[in-house]
Amino acid sequence: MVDIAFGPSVVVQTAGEIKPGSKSEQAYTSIKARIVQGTFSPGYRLVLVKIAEDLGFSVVPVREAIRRLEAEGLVKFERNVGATVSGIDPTEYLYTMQTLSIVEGAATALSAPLIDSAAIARARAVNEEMRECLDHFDPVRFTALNQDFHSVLFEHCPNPHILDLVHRGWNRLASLRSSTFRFVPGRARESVREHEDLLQLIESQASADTIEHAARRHRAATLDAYLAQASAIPEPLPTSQEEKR
Amino acid sequence: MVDIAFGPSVVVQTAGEIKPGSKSEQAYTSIKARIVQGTFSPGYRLVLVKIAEDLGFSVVPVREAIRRLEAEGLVKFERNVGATVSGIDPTEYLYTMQTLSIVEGAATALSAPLIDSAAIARARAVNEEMRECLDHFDPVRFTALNQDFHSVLFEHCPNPHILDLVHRGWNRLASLRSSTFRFVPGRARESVREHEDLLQLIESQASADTIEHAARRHRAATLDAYLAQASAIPEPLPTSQEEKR
DNA sequence: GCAATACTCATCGTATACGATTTCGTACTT
DNA sequence: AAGTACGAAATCGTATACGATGAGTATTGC
Repeated sequence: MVDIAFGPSVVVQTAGEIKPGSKSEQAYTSIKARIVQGTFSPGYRLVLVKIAEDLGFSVVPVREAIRRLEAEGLVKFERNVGATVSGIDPTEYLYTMQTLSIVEGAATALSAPLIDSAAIARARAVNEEMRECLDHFDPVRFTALNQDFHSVLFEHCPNPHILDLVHRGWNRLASLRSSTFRFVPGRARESVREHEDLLQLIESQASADTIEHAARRHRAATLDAYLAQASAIPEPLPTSQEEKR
Repeated sequence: MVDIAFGPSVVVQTAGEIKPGSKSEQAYTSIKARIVQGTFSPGYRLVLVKIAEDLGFSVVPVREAIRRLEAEGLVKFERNVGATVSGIDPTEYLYTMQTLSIVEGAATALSAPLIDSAAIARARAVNEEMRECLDHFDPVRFTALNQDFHSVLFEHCPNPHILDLVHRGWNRLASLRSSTFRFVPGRARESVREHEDLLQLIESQASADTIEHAARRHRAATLDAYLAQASAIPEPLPTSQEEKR
């Protein structure tokens, strides 16, 4: 596993304690972790008092935490009704993936000129790990490695806002994936190949447009694979840059 | 002025009362409005107690509101220190504009196939109003009309997440503009022309790529104009899709 | 038996109070 | 005179308590 400097709102993987911080902070990371890991799956009812006594806190910090999660789109908070983990709707998955494809594409294109050969080597190492992972397939591990791969590329992304949007997308996606939406068989292998293609584009200093398009397609292809297998969605909205060809 | 269904987090323009809602809600909209309008300019220190007694509320709803604003990037909230309106840094303006150019581009491309002739007519009417506005130039009014114009285009945007990102960008931008960053002379006139170009692209059912690129350039050009006049920024980062031509 | 109304309970919303932390000013020392 | 240490004020952080609101349930009338 490559050592990566994660952004502020990246997926929480170590549930252990790092530092106390404020209780509001703790509540935030704790609840977020459970949502992302799937302990609180979409539709789960988050009752303030229950969570509060579960964590040993009062309700006020928990409220704050939930408000923050609401702003990130992970939960829905209705007045006098309560909070529920959002994203039962299949269209949520679609929108999240579509948005993610756009911001990841932009982030990759912005980062590409700043990626040095050492970083490319590290990214390639992660991708090889993913390739090895294909045989004994573990979705959780694969997803983690996938995020590692892209995190390496985004290491020197000049625009922190874009990066933040990527991280939010990843969190939402993790929340959705852990419950309803499953990996499409065979897609993982394609993904590894596309990663290699992407690295070569970056190495060859391809135009920003080319890289952006490739990165965007990389994510969009996963969505397409899902749409192709799951006909549960009534009328699939056009994934961007799709209908023209 | 065209009647537009604004999204949930769009710039607040009428400071009047709409409905009581929760006090947390009121505090949120109230503080947000002041930030966007420039009453609280970047760097302004938001003291919980002062705001609370100013609004006649307690501190708890105010805390919540500030947390939400923090999640939107409008304020920075440090533990045991307090909240300040974010965005004094010129790079903030750059990043915000860059991000906005990306999400607006995507939103326009996604919306384009769904825009009917009636909507185009309305957008054109707004643009004509902007043209008339050029003589007796009023930045506030011009910005409002500009948002109206794009809002018409985004009316049937299929992806609410993208739309949300656009609105957040607008809010951040308003916060920044009202203080440090001024309009670049002559840019407004170009903007009106680009709007017309954009409408013609949509009418002629140009490819999604073409429309996305045009919409992105539309925003990026404003950033370029700013960078060209203000040499305050040490080394301007490349705006996406820039360096290749 | 069904529907409409009233009631109760779970849960959220906010105020107040107090403890914790930081910051700033002041005095003392070198 | 400059730096440091101490202390007080300002501000944030959280707990507790109570009021408000909506949902679910029982009850009563038809």
